[in-house]
Amino acid sequence: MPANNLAARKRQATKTNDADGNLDYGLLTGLVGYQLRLAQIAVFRDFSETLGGVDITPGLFGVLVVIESNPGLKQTRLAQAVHLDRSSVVSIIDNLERRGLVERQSADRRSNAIFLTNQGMKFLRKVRRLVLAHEKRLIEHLTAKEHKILVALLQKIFPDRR
Amino acid sequence: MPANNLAARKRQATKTNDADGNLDYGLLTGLVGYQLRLAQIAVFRDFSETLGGVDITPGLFGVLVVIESNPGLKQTRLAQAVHLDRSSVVSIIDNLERRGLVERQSADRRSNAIFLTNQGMKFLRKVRRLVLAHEKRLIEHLTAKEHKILVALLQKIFPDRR
DNA sequence: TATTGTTATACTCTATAACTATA
DNA sequence: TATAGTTATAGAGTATAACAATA
Repeated sequence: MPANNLAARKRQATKTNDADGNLDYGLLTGLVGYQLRLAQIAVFRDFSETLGGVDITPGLFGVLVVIESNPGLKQTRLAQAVHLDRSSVVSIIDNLERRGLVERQSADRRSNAIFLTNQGMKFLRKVRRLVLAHEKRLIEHLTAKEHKILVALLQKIFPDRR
Repeated sequence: MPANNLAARKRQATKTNDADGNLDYGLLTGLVGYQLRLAQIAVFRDFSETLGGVDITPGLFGVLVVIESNPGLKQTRLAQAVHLDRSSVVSIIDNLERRGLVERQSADRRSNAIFLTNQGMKFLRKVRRLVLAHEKRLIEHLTAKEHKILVALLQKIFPDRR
């Protein structure tokens, strides 16, 4: 039975597909969920380009900033902050500690307080400069007002978290 | 030397960390890049909840809609559309074909035209209803006007792409 | 020669479950 | 008992490189 519709489908295909190869995105274009997805892809690509030489990702950058802004926080708290399982945070801290950017200091004997090392602070200063350049490029087609509105609207999408 | 700063850091820690455990997100709060990341996480969670029983992800949904809207498109074209490598599309189509949702029809002898099967269309109708419910929940704190503005601003972030 | 699809492979990110040592 | 961190493990998602068949 599916074969029966083939001819009809091919007709529709040539009708729907522009000569220049532009595609139809159907209802996707109007979906916030989909536009977020696309924006995220664009952001990630530009981030990688801007931060080219530096071994960092948006996620790791967020972790470093949260540690910087909350020195001594515990791993579990950090996990909540960045929406990860605490087991996932272990390898992230392992990584950052191996690179000399953060350090675990035992708080009790079962929990760790996490701090940026001096090297980590220095690293973060450099990375922050690049991230801000990246951010600037992200919003280069927005006015200051639009930028403000965009951030506010994004925050409205998930009012319970922070 | 890092140990020298420990006491100072701990003092700062108690100062910075609210008693109720609220964290400081530093400059992250104002970054479009970071807010997009958070929004994306929220979207993905709600998507999974809404689509609970159904074996689908935002990415796969996008693929199905693009195929529906452009019946007969080639795999390479599809890859460009959803910003994936053509090798990645192979396993995606393998998956969807195994489930009887799409079919490869040879166009030449080296390229495939991709179509939704009848079952795929039926599946997509069901999924689309759920995705729209999900989308509705996403924007429930936005007015219609805000919604429109948000989509427009998101599109402005990557004017070259689609 | 260039393109299409494919395979083999490997890497990143993340979660789950089970464990240990503490509190 | 409950909690913090850890380990082992597995799965999803993706890319890169090399290849065969075809244009």
